Amino acid sequence: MDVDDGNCPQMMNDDQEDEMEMEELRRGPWTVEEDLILINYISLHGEGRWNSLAHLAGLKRTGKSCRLRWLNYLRPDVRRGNITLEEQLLILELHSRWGNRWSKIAQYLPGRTDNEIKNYWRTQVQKHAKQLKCDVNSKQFKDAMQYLWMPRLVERIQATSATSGPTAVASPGCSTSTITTTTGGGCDNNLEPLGSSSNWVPENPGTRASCPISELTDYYRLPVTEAQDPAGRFCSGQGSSYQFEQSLAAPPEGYYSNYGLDLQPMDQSNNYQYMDGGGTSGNFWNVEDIWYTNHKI
DNA sequence: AAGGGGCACAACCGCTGTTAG
DNA sequence: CCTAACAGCGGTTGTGCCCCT
Repeated sequence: MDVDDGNCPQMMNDDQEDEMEMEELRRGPWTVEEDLILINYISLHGEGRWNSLAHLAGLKRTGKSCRLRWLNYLRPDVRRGNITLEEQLLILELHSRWGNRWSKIAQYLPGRTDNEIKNYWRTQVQKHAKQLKCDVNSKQFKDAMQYLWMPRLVERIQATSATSGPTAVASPGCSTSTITTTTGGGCDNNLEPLGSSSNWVPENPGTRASCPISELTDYYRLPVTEAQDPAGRFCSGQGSSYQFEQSLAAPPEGYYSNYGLDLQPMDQSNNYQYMDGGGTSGNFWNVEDIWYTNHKI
């Protein structure tokens, strides 16, 4: 139930009219004044009981609207700005496990909201799926994401960290990992965002989990020791029945690679176009990739 | 300079699970 | 145990901005 029905008076006096007016709910963009009211109220009384909060604060908004505004925008720990390469990689990885479980994914991206991640997915990922002329949920696209997109992100992250030092989102205390990975979106995950034994989880409950991005990047850049596919792109075992599962700390020999791609990620003169560093739009796939994806996967 | 298209993001909607009375 | 209210989630839409033609 989103909106209070309010009264339906047959005859109204002035007080009742005022009351009716009070019950009129505002919609649409929040004003600065409304933001301030909400911030001040929450700073004094805390979160919770959103419907009564909205009423007591004098906001002509639904509780849901207040909650959403607070969680997605006004909350002090909300990070704003471009999705970093590391965050992109983590989103892809986690989405391959959990699908559209945005809130769950958001728990691993400190300061990012489910709404933001959802928007990123819709604009960026679905755009690439469209470029490849396949559905985001298709195995074709998932494979392309896993074997083309994610490795390239890793390449870029590695290149970036090599030139500019540690990245903003670190992975403290992640010497080993319990993460397992399965292709094609299937997932037996050992990850729990808060309060589990996973190394992804911060020491102090109540804070958001830091993400083991450095481990992910290590994972995706392991040397190839054996057969890639004829095109030199995928590791052995690639195919409809191909599955792998291993620890991040001890990946299987020959798993990955730069996937055999002749990557020159930082060379601005080459023909590859990557997601740009700021996480904004860009033509990620090159013609060869699209051809390959459509014919081989 | 103007218009159109695409993109990013904020906000709403509807459904479901949870909780309190 | 039942029911209504609430909280949370995922899907969808609306809107403003930017870029290209």
